[in-house]
Order: sequence, then structure tokens, then C-alpha cells
Amino acid sequence: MISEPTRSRRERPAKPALTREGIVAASVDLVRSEGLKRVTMRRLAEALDTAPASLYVYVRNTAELHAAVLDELLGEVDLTPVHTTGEWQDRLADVLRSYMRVLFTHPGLAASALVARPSGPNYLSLVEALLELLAEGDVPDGQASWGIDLLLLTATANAAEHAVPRSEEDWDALTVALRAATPDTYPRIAALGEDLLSGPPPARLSWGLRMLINGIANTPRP
Amino acid sequence: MISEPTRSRRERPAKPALTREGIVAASVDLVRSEGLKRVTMRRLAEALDTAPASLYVYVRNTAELHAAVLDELLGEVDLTPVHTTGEWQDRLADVLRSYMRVLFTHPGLAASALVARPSGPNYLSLVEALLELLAEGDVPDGQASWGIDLLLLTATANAAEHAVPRSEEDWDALTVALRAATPDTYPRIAALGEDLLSGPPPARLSWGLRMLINGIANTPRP
DNA sequence: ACCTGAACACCGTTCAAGT
DNA sequence: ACCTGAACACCGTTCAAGT
Repeated sequence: MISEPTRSRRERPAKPALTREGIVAASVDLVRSEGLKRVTMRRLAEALDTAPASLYVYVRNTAELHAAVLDELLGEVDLTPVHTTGEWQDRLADVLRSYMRVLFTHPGLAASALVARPSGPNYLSLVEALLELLAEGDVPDGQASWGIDLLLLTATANAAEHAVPRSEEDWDALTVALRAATPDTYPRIAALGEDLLSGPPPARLSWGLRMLINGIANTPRP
Repeated sequence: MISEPTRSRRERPAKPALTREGIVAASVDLVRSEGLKRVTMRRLAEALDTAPASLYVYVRNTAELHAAVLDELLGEVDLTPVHTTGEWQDRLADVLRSYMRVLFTHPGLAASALVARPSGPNYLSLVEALLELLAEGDVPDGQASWGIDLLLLTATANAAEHAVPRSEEDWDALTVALRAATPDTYPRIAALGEDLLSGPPPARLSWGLRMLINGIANTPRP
């Protein structure tokens, strides 16, 4: 009995040709459904019904792939605060919080963002939005230029740190260590005590963002 | 012919008993000789002449192992600026630069420091040193408490970003993207132009640290 | 030019079984 | 209690060979 290639080709649609766009799109699907940890060359090849080696025609390595995924996901950042009313500092903080939320929902993405920083259109739009808000606040150009980098870096690092859920034991380790600090060996730690760990995380974050914005706005360049 | 276990035991010294300290010490040797990428359970077991599974009696997982290595390496941070003369801000920046140098010389360590933050004695000494300098500058306790976290976080993220040597192409990708930004779509990026990428890295870093210290010192807590 | 199979050189972690 | 061998379930990347 002869097989029916035509029919079976119609049942499962013909394998689409590989393109960089297709690979990135499949990667984004994968990060949404299974997390960044599963966006591997082998898993991705499986999803695209091809061999891992085939992907290397379009993507240099795994790091570049992850950077492309991030570029894509940055489209989810809410930039509307740029054109609303209210204090420019608050709106700047809102954009950064939205950026952090995107990183936050895909564990591992923030860490990869630190190593392979994106340069796609969505990243540029984010930079542009932040620069416009700094300009609205009359922050000098030189300080805005150098500050934007640190603003994004700190937001990314903050997200990286909180994205991986700290296990109870890990957290306890630091808490215990800080509480055990005796005044004779660690006088300042002992003096500040609980305050080092205190405060609701959102309040700490808001203070942190405001602190950065203040620093950028008020520190003249040499 | 019968083998000579006694003699061969003397030629190669008896396998030392496994301890957590021994495992961490071997890990530190390994990170120095082969880099953090090679500090794996399997490679480490090989170095200790044991089976990978044996290590799990003393170490929960690879992340915990890497955190222990960092704890240990933080002993190299130069804390002497705490007790020298000069502006407290400059001495604070010096300590942070020394911290970054440690992270810098062991690629990958900074990234791991973001995920599994250390809590060992060397980390506490670093925190204590920074707090003492902030106290010398009469920074209010509440701001010091919340600021210290962000100070270390930003320094770590900065090191993580620069530890992995940016390939020429990656760097070009961002440069090209920024230069290609047209005034109609990205007006602020176009207006700032080269300045976004300009300046010698040490000058940018010094400004960044000073900016953070200013922010912490001058942003009141709610 | 693109795609594949196969291989090389690795990983983390678990678990039954031994001492 | 500690250690081991073996297994399970994966990785990234390269390369000769095919189309």
C-alpha cells in the first residue's frame, strides 16, 4: 500500500520555511508557555520541527536568541505615562515599574538582559520615553545621557533579584546573619537593626526610583 | 602479586574527608584556575576525587555553591578606605570600586551574586564598611538602610554588565541602532546623539557612584 | 545556501544500594 | 550518616554529508 503524502501534508500544514522572524516568534511563544529556561536550541528546534544545528544559520548562539526574545517582549512596556499629566518624576517611575513588570513575569529574562543588552526598536522606544520625561524635568542633557544607563541598569538588576523567588532558607540566612551581628564587630549593622530589612517592597522601590531620579537631576557632570 | 595499598596511600596522600569547608575551598581554587563556568558539581567532584552525588550532603545545589564561593572571595575587597582621611564620598566610592574589581576578575560571579545574594561574614563586613562611611557623612539612618541595598545592587549589576566582554558586533548593534535613530521617531535620542555613548568608562562610573551617594543622602524617606 | 544526522563534550539531580 | 554507581533527563555547538 502506497502512502499518501499529499493528504498527510494537508492534515498537518507544510513545515514553514525557517526565518529569523519565525525563530524569534517561536521563542516568544516558548518563553510564555514554558519559561526562559526552556528556550533552548534543542527545545526550540523540536517546536519548529527541525534540527538544532539548523538554527545556527539564523542565530549566532543562545545568548543572542535570548536577547532577541527580550527585544520582542519589551513591546509590552506601557509608555503612555509619557503623555499624561502629573509630576514627571512619578510618570518616569511608572514607566520603569512597567518595564520591571515585564522582566518580572518571565523569570531569568532580567538576568539575561544584564549580559546581552537589547538594541531593538522596543528598547529604543523605552530609552526615548525616559529621555523625554527627563527633558520635561529640565534635567541637563549630559546628566540624562549618563543617567539613563544607570536607571535601566538598576531597574533590571532589581527585577533580576526579585524574579527568582528567594527560598525561605536563603532569606532566613541573611536575616539571621544581620540579627546576629553584634555591636562590637558590626556596630552600624547592629545600630540599624531591623530597619535594614524593613519596609514594604513597593515603598522601598518607590523610594529607590525617586532617589535615582534625584541623583541624576542634581549631580553635575565633571 | 598483591597490590600495596599502604605504599600507594603514602605516595598520594589519603583522600581527605569531605567537609563543607573543603568543598568551598576546592571551589575557590577552581574558580581561580578555570573560572566560574567550570565550578560544576561534576567538575568539583572530580577535583575532590569523589562522586557528584556525594556533594549534595553538604551543598543544596549549584546556586548555593556559587554563593558560598562569592562569600569567600569577598574577603579580597579592600576596606581600608573606611579609616583613611579624605572626603567620605570618595572613600565610599573606593570601597565600591574594590568590590566591583573582585566581581570583575571572575566573570559570571556578578551575575550569580544578583540571584543568590551572599550573607557570609565578608559580605557583612562590606555592608558595615559602607554604613560607617554613610554615618560619617551624616546620612540619616533610614536612608542609609534602604540605600545600601541599592548601592550594592547597582555596583553588582554594573560589574555583571562589564564582566562579560561585549563582542564587537554586539556593541556595534547598539551603536548603530542609536546612530540610526531619526529625529522624527526618536527625537531625544537623536538630540543627545553621541553623548549617550560618550565618556571614558571610569569617568562614567565615578559620576554614577557620586550620583547614587547624592541621591541616598538627599532623598528623605516617606 | 540551507538542512540534517550524528557526534563530542559536557550538565544537575535523584535514588537504590552499599559501607 | 555518608558515599557510590548508575541512571534520567537534559544541554550547546560543530561538522561532514547530503539536497
